[in-house]
Amino acid sequence: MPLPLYQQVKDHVLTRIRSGEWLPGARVPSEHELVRELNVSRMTANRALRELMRTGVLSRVAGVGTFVADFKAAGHPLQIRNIAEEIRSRGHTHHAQVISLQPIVATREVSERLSLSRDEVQVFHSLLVHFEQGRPVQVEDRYVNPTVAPDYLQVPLDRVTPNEYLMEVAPLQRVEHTVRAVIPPATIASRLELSASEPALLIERVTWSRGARASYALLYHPGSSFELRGGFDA
Amino acid sequence: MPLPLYQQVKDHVLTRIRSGEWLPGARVPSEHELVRELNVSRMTANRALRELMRTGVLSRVAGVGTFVADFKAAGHPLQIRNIAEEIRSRGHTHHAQVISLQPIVATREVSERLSLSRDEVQVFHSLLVHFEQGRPVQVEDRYVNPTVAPDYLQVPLDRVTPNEYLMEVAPLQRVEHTVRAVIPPATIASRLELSASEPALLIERVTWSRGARASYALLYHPGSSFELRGGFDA
DNA sequence: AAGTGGTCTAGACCACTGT
DNA sequence: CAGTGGTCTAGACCACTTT
Repeated sequence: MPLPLYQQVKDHVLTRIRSGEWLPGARVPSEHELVRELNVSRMTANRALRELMRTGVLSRVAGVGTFVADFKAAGHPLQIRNIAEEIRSRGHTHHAQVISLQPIVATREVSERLSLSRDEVQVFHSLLVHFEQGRPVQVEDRYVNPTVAPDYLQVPLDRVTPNEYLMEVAPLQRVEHTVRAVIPPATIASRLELSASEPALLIERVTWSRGARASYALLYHPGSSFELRGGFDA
Repeated sequence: MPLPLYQQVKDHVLTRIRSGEWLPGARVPSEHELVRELNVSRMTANRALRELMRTGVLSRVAGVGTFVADFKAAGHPLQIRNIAEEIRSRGHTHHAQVISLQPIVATREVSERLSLSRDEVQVFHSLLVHFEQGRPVQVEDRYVNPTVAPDYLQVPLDRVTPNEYLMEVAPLQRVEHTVRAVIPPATIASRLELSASEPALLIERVTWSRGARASYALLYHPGSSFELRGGFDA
């Protein structure tokens, strides 16, 4: 089952933009041209270009044409990066403690987040604590789709973070996160050296790779000492 | 020149969600039903519903139907500058309550955030509560640089949000955010209808305009029902 | 079997910009 | 004028879930 046609058209355009073949400001083929070049209907070409405009990749002017947008609003407003890299970029030491790494039977919650059918109930689970300058800054509770990373249980997670490993074996295609303020469960709180009723910042993250959901992670940070930063320049 | 048909269909749906006629979880007319009821083609109905799904207003399941999305599927306050617009785009009602609007003498903290020299100690302060479907979703504690917006105290903030006004008089140049989990001060907690020790998500935001710092805002959201969402597609 | 959303086509009319 | 994007239609086929 191939990708939808409009998605193939989007990929066709994105590939040429990413390769540098079409630079910002360059003209993109018109809908009629795409119809001829790719053998799709105009509605399909229109949907592809319209969606790329909506996400800021292209800019269109009726009566004129379609153009590669300038990259200014590039950065994701909510920058959530690899924690190890982020800590090191601040000039601090990072180390990780592996609490557990094993196959488990997925709970319904996990199964839903990873969109697993009822038979593929086995997933890989890892629980890590990340330290910055010796202080705990993140508890990482992660569920990995075995189909995407079959060798996950053999990875030395104290040396290579789950994120780094997954990025290597499975090209990152899509990320979704939600951020909330919560009072963490006691088991998590103690790992973060938080007293009861101290809040934590919880980042829930789902990643996609090769069209499938690759992993689901719950990232807990002490509310008092952890900040998420973002912003942009116009 | 009437609105495009697909936009009219979107409005038709949004109106019924806003009025409470269609509650979260309720079934929305199928594409075929909209075709019959509104005399549009199925592609037009499809586009309307698809776009409402992308913005999180509806959720669709192939083979089953289209439904009003759950209430708390919150938006992207880090990406969008205007909470009122954000709430309305989800098909919900917004209103704001102005608690206070007056000049104050800047504390050292505020003065630092706005990079004011020692003589410019006077700043404008506003305190608002934003409501979504009648429930408080944000307490906005804002400090405005009088040099940038000298008429701020005359603005009807219940009709025009501070953000909307500032965007109008002072072109937005730069934004910086930090996000933390906190236990809010009691005065804030009560405005959000939170009990003691319930966590809140605190967004601190500084904006720049014409090279100067324009405003400093503390945005508190209930941790239990508010989510920050982000992500990207590769 | 009937209904749903997901996609796709081959046309069409329009307002607009550039030459 | 020919070209562009913006919209719209009336069909169509498919995979899927519900009855």
